[in-house]
Amino acid sequence: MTNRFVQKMSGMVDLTARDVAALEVVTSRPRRYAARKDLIREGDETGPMLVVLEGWLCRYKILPNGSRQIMAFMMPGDACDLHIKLLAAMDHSIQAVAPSLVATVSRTEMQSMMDEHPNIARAMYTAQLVDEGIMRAWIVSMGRRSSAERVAHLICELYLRARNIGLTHDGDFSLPMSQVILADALGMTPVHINRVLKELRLAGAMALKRGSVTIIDPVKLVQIAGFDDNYLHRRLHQTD
Amino acid sequence: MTNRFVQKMSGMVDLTARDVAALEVVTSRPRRYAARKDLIREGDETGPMLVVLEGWLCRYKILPNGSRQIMAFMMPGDACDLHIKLLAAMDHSIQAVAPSLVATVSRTEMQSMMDEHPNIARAMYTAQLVDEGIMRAWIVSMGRRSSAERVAHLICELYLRARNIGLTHDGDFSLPMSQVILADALGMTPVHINRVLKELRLAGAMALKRGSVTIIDPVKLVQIAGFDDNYLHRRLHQTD
DNA sequence: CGAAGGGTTGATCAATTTCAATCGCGGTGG
DNA sequence: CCACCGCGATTGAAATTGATCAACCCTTCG
Repeated sequence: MTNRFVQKMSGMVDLTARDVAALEVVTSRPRRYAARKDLIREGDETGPMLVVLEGWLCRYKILPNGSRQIMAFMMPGDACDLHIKLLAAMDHSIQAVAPSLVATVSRTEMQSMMDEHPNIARAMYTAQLVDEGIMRAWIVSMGRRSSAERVAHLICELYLRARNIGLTHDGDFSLPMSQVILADALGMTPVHINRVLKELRLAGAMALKRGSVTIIDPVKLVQIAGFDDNYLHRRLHQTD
Repeated sequence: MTNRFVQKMSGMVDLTARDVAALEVVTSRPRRYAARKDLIREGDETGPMLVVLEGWLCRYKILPNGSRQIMAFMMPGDACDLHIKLLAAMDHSIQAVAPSLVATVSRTEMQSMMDEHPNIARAMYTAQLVDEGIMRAWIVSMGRRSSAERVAHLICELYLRARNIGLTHDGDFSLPMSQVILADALGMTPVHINRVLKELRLAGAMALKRGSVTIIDPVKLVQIAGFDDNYLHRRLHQTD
């Protein structure tokens, strides 16, 4: 079984065999979580860094009025909260969207790995910058895109991220995401998501079935979304 | 003149006199920028780290249809793009909202300062985590808050951030922000912002005049916003 | 079999945008 | 000095988007 963390990191920088071995050691004791299981809740003390090996997680927050907003999806290979121990308490929760396999890496483990493996440190910082770019793109989507554009844009993002780690097959990829989750991520109601999905399906752009997404016409989808992949930074700076 | 960068950093960790001196050296050659001046544009090569000493900056992006979305405000003491050099090109622009004084710190300067001053490194990482928390809060606002809540929430955030660095006087603080800027930040139209501001003014919560904000009734404003300041992480983890 | 979670649809309601017009102020050229 | 210009603020009316309310269906699962 491929280690997606290694795969993602090595897509960003050149890793030596020793680097790869270190990454493998540090993710060698993962734990399984069922879908809908919270890994950490708002208000909890900050803990170790999480590395997703299989499945999907999300960051989310529940508002006083009961509505939920998802702020990020984490897919295999993604790590979260590199320096999180510097803060006292979590300001949001993290939940498994699908059944997931997640390794935890303590701060000291992480620190010593990054001290000994500058390539890994560089890759981690790069990954964090890309994640920030993704957050900014979400802000742009929520602020200035229509509902259909938002849905299309998110699917484009998730598709490219999935493709980077080899989770896609032609236009298809497995995305165990309900319409409710999509609504919580995009700040819309499930009812409206449903109508938008219908519209995108009828337009021949994409279709979401239980557990998987099919991109019918990539060009059309990208065009609807106004998607420009430069914020995912597939091209990075060469070594200093 | 107080160095706001030093002030902000020392609010996060205990700094020695040597740490403070290093921060002062590194920000000793700032440059002035007029309001509306772009410091860096989308597509540009990534450059040095920026440190705001006076004024206000924003990160923004223009969409193909011409609309603009602001993704963050930077105020005195804020630094941006710690590891930015790892990426090839900027995925957004940075502009001065008001006349500003900004220092640039090259990556090597930054690196050696952080190597020699672990306190500073810790403070930088903490600041970055807080900035990420702010971005997540924006996503929540845009997704799940009504327009009045959004405006109130942003003002609460900016007020607290301004207060942290001593820029407030009672309920007042200087905020050279037009209604158009507010609209671009909150994903609304200027017309609607205008109506919401009127509503908040009539409700006796806050008032925005050319160049400054008055918080008339803090309790009411916080309550309208559903504001909870824990995401700004005023309380941090004690040293390891 | 019954309940729960997801998905789908129609009708109506509310929030926000769009369009259009007006006002005031500060700066500038004549 | 003053008319004029441009930007920002303000307001009303109409149009549009998306939310809400209310059913109903289907599949899965205990």
